[in-house]
Amino acid sequence: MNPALDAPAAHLVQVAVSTPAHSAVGDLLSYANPLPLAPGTLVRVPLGTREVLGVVWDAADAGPTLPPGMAPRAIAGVLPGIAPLDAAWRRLVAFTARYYQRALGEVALAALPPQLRELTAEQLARRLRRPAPALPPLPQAGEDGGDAAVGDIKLSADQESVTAQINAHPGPFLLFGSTGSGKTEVYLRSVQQALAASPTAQALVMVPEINLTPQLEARFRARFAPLYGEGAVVSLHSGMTNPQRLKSWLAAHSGQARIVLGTRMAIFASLPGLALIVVDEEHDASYKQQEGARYSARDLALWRGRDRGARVILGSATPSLESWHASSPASEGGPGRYQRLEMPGRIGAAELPRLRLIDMGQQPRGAVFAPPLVAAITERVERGEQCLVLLNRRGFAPVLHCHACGWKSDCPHCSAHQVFHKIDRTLRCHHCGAAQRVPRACPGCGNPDIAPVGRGTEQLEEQLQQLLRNVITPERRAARVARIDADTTKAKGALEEQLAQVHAGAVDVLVGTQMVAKGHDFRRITLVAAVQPDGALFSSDFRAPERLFARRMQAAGRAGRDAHYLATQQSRPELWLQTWHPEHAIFAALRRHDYPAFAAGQLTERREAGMPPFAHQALVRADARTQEVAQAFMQAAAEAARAAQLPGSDQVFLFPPVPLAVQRVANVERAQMLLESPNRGALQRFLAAWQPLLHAERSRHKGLVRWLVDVDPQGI
DNA sequence: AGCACGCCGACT
DNA sequence: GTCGGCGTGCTC
Repeated sequence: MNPALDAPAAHLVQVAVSTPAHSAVGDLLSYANPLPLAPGTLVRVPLGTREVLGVVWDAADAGPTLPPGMAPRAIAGVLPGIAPLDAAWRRLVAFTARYYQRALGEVALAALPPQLRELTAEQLARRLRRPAPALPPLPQAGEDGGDAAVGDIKLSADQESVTAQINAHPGPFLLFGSTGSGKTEVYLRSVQQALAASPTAQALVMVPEINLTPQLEARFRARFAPLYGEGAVVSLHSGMTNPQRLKSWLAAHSGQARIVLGTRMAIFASLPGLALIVVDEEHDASYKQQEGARYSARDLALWRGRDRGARVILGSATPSLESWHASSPASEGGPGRYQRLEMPGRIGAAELPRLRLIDMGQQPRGAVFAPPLVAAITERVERGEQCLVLLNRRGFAPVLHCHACGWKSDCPHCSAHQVFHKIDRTLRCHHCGAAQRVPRACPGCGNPDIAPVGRGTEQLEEQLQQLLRNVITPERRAARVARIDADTTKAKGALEEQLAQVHAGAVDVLVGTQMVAKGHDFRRITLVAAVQPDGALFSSDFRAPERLFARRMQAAGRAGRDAHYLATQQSRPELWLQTWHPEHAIFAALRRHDYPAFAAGQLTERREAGMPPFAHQALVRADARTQEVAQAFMQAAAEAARAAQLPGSDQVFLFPPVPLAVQRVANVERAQMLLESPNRGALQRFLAAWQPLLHAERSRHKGLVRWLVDVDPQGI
């Protein structure tokens, strides 16, 4: 009799599994295995009637162990061929879960490629054995992507100096450089240096939008594939298929990929050799995840860099006020936590666009386009230059209105209007997706004369076509107007195709939403116009001015990026803004392209008002069948917190619950409650202690659909 | 979150 | 007689 064979599975192993956010089940579950397993090992474990993926976690992190009298179940198997996730990755996941108030297992499993959950051991083994499939054809680098061999590229003086400073200091860095100043080249150099320093070094480069990854990948591939091979550069974003994502993830995890490019989700890539993280357009709201664990990939990049000793470069032409403040030098009384690096000039002496402000109070009533703007567009089209007209509203008009009875095209399920899409004669709710055909007559009173109110991109396109119908380009053809927004780019590859049309010069005036203002290089565009920019001017959201400024600067950045092209043209690049409030202070700063002055003003206001970055916020949101239930839930939770004298509560201020701006979506009422504290730690302690009270409160409120905590919310 | 179990209405 | 509605409860 062999005692070793008879012995029960002797080792208790702590495993993180995807338990629901606020379930009673603990973060880590105990399983039995004949042998101890290294932390980070991927395993399949039984959970209830299912078998799920889990990550072996450090025993030291285990909270309460198995409930008394409960026998552990056995681990079903170890995922073969995948090295355990390293301690740095586990620390990142654990921090994220703690900071954003989510279950550890939920964050850990969400951070892994979805396909790992689905594949059986045999499928996975086959996947790992399979030789690397032929790579897709190299995407064409953008028009500016003339990425020759490294040595051939001459850096500007700004780029030289900034690159040298990145080498000489540990960071983190805030690279403050206007559009067209050549930030990407600085990223390329920094990555190159980081990779050259060690054969196992890896770099992570993040951009805010999926749309921006192809051109980024093209540039990085052109630069680094010759040095490290085609497999050295991989992408990670949600636009990829699950098999593609798994492939990239495995390449990063194994160290075979040296550079990972991606959107916010890439922050959780397993990168055992991580030496550098770049966060491009760091101010962009897309870095904040808006479901599940509501993490900020930018903030996690800073944490991960510090934890790992990796350099972090945040880049922006209009940094977030948080980053700007953090990088204000100690010599000026700032915190000096990040090192600020400035690249003021555009490459090749390309000029920054001039601001042309149109006072709509002085224009003919009801005009969509002020006559001087139409004249300016006409002039440029006649010279063969391109114009870009931006409006952040899809469809033809945001609402239909009956003047006889006052009926409006309200969405039956949401507290919002249904948007009129003329192109297919539909009314569509942009919140819940409900769509219907446009009624022939007013549903309220039968009046056949129902009118669109306000304008969207479809209408701008139509009006411009009308206004420019007699305009002839130098090639002696009629002016062409095209529109790019979420409606025209639904099909896969549609955006690329439409952008190619613009680049090819087949379009003279491009109408679009903010999506075309982000990152895409348009060489021949010399005029950008935002025709209805006042929306955010008097918004109740304290971040609205910051976003408005960033958007306008971004818009301006689309005009006149190409010095060579400009040199051949008569016009200098211009940004036209139509406004009813030309006296607003934001325009003075925009006119001078003076982000530092704008930021200084905003930071003064924020400091006086005790708002971020001088205070820390969290939001509790509740969705319920009625607004009363949603608010009552939070009210009760707030009272429970007060009664319990939670840790940190003396430094945390709870505002009363209020309805969201769009109060009802898809027949669910939404409310939120703001928490504010001058002390991040106090807020964290409070939230952690509050979690069980919130959870307990849930069952007492019938009609509550869901609730969640959003730490460092993006908008309030 | 899944996924069971559990107890009441219109159909092969 | 069953299929199926979603209410409640559990998962090492």
